[in-house]
Amino acid sequence: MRHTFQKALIDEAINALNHPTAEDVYAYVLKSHPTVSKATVYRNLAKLADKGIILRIAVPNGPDHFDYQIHKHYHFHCDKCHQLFDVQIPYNDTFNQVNPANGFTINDHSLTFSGICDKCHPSNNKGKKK
Amino acid sequence: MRHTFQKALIDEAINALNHPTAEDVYAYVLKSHPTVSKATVYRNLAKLADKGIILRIAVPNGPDHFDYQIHKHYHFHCDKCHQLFDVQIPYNDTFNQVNPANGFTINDHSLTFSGICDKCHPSNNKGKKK
DNA sequence: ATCCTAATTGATAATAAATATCATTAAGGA
DNA sequence: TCCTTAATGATATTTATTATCAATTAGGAT
Repeated sequence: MRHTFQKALIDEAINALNHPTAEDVYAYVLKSHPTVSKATVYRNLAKLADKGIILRIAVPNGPDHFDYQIHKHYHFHCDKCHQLFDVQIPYNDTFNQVNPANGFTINDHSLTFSGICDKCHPSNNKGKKK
Repeated sequence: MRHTFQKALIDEAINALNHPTAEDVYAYVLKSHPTVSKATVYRNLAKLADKGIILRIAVPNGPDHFDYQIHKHYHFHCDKCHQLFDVQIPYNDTFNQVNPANGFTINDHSLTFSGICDKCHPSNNKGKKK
């Protein structure tokens, strides 16, 4: 994998942003380097995810999100604003020893909680100032 | 929610098929009733999922899948053929008591294993006869 | 330092998945 | 049977992602 400044930028974006989507990364990259192509962003994210360097997180009703994989961890998905948050419970390695059926091999598992985040609670009006 | 024969058909499809995508359901419905619109399929699946009658399952690199929710359970996603399978381990209600952060409310969680299914294992040549 | 070549990129077309629009139809209570 | 409104079919549109391809460039070989 060759080193390009586009890749470095995409790396930077994933670190700077919180569980960004491909479009989030693209928007971030554009701010400093408006000539970088959207295709390059998608391509690099896909390649990094294939290599396991970053994690691709699918959510219902929305585009995939990406996250750095320093250590394996779980997520919370807000059903209202569709943001992702880290959840601080330990990664359960024993799940990967589960035998779903004969001949199946588990490589990993993902545990994602869903509900409403603090900002989206009706009782809360953060970010809802008129 | 009014009862229509289109809804009944979509119900039937979800029961007859194994974790179908919207397109799978559409294809099934078309066989017996070619006049049913794709929009109707998407609309009904979305409504059923919103009501919690069926489950919408997001997978990386693929369209959402749907599944009946007689009881809550977990899934295995084959990274190769992108099929979903049920996993027979008990649903862990205590996960829903996890506190991700102040002001967050968990409604549910999804646990999805990933790896390679029996049919897709290189050592296996089911369905790969030339 | 220069050359070479294959990986990478930018621009854009194409595809896939899902939603929106809107006139028409039909469920089901009055 | 009438009436209201949810639901539908057809289709356009939007969103998300991948494919194409000529031009560029990273980085090892010379």
